[in-house]
Amino acid sequence: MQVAAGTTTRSHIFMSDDLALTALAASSFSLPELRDGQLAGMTALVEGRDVLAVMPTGYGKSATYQVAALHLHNATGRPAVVVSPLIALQEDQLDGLSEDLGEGAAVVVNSSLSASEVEAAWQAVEAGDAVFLFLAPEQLAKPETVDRIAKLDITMFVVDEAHCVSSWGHDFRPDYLDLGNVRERLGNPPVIALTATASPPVREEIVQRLGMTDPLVLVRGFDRPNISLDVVRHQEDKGKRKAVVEQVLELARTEGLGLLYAATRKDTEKFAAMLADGGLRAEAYHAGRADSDRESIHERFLDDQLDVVVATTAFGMGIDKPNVRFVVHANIPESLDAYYQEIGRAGRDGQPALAILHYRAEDLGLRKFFATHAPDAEELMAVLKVIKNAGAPAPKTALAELTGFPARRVTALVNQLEEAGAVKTGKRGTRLSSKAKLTALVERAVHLAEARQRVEQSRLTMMRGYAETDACRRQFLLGYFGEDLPEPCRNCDACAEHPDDARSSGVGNGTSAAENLFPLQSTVIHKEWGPGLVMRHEEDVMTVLFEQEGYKTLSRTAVVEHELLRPA
DNA sequence: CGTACCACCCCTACGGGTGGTACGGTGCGGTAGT
Repeated sequence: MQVAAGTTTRSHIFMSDDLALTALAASSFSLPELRDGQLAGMTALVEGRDVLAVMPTGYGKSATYQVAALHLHNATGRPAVVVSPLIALQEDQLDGLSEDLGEGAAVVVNSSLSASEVEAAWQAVEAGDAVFLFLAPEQLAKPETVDRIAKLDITMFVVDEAHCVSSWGHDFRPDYLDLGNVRERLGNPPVIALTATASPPVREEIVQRLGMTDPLVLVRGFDRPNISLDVVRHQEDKGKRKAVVEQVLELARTEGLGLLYAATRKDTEKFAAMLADGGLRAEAYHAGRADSDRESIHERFLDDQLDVVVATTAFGMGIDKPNVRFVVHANIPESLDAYYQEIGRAGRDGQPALAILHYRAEDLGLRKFFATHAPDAEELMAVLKVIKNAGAPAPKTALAELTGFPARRVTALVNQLEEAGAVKTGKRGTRLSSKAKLTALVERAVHLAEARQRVEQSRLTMMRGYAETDACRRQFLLGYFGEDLPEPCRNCDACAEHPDDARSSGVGNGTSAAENLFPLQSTVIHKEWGPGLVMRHEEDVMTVLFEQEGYKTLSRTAVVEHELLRPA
């Protein structure tokens, strides 16, 4: 298989990495010009440095690792491993790479393939033919898979949609949290983590979970000024539903096509039916629909054959459609990370687009429910006892058998124990790594789980803060992501209401004593709550993100008068 | 935590209120049975 024009492979050894990578991007990926973030990422990877790339879809995150991996494959014949959360996404990537580099440049290993297809994929990688091996984290839960990859001496470990580590790892897909261990067992190849959104704590968690050391953090293209931001507040559920339907009917008529996000499957069906009654081509999309329906809805939407897709959170990852004109939310999402990800699907062509959130305080209840997973001390103890009694490293399959818990539950529990420093997982299995009493270890794990819950709840509180703020919403949003927007945006409902007002979330009011002492993004320490990061200053209050407690707002006057904080 | 839905009540024919309860999102992998 040909992966690159022969001239580039021969000549690049005489060029600097930058030139070689630029040339390779042009010749093999038809990318005549690289953006600065892309080139910086590629160069770092080629030099063996870890990279965290926070860039919107369409910026060219994938090209960053693809060019670097091809460059290294040309030089060494060794492949790169790409962890990707959805099989559909893996297939899209495979198609793209086949187009650029030829059939066979990338292979996948997942449950949709037959045993012989899987074996063929492995052999293509082992023979040095394939440059990329794609798989889901669940595949890496199998020791034999990790062993087989370890022998490949891979050039890099790519984690795509890396926010899944944080948002799915704790319970939904626990194998995400084990990727750091997997990386270690692969001999610590360089890691590149890619995501379109991640607030500072999520970035921190990705870096920590994947065991990244001194990563190059690239944050690019965060502000999307062409998307207007709007919140509509409601008292009654009935009135909200009516307003949502009327608005989407109107937007579809005046603006073009778009997305409507709802919280439950049933609501997507109801809204889709009402919109269809109103004459729109609308479909409900959620995980309960047949795969074939989901595929056809997706395709028809991309092909402009639908006006609106009414969806749960199931719809979106990997969707790159330029002309989405609006994203309406009928319910508040669980966090600003999720919200920004979802509205980021609007206006990719750079033309004006709308993001509208319909907000009712009662809707927070459902999100609280979804975010509540009380830690189970009894189950933690059961697993811990089995590990202790085993006396030797115990593989996950043995733990599942001995405790009677499903394998994924075991993974989640072991993750929690590992976090608490109670156990350590190596190549042969999990073993006890502390001499403390088992009850004390379980207690520590429970405390950590509770701290995580507090942080999750505080993220919801920040989402609520966005919905309820009177100040510039974009400043609020970007501040949450650690970006400073010096002036109000003039493209949100708050700015529209106070057109001549210089009011804003943190500037323009004359800086106060608190702001001088504790500037944005500086690290502070609170007596009770420990270390934190200053996220936001307003007239009366400042918001600090504490590692253990999550987001807290403090009175600026009290902070100064009672010396509540000190610089770290 | 909030809502939808059901059975039931009230007291005489229908509809409105109440109390209990079930339900709510995201996907991998592998297995059972055609």
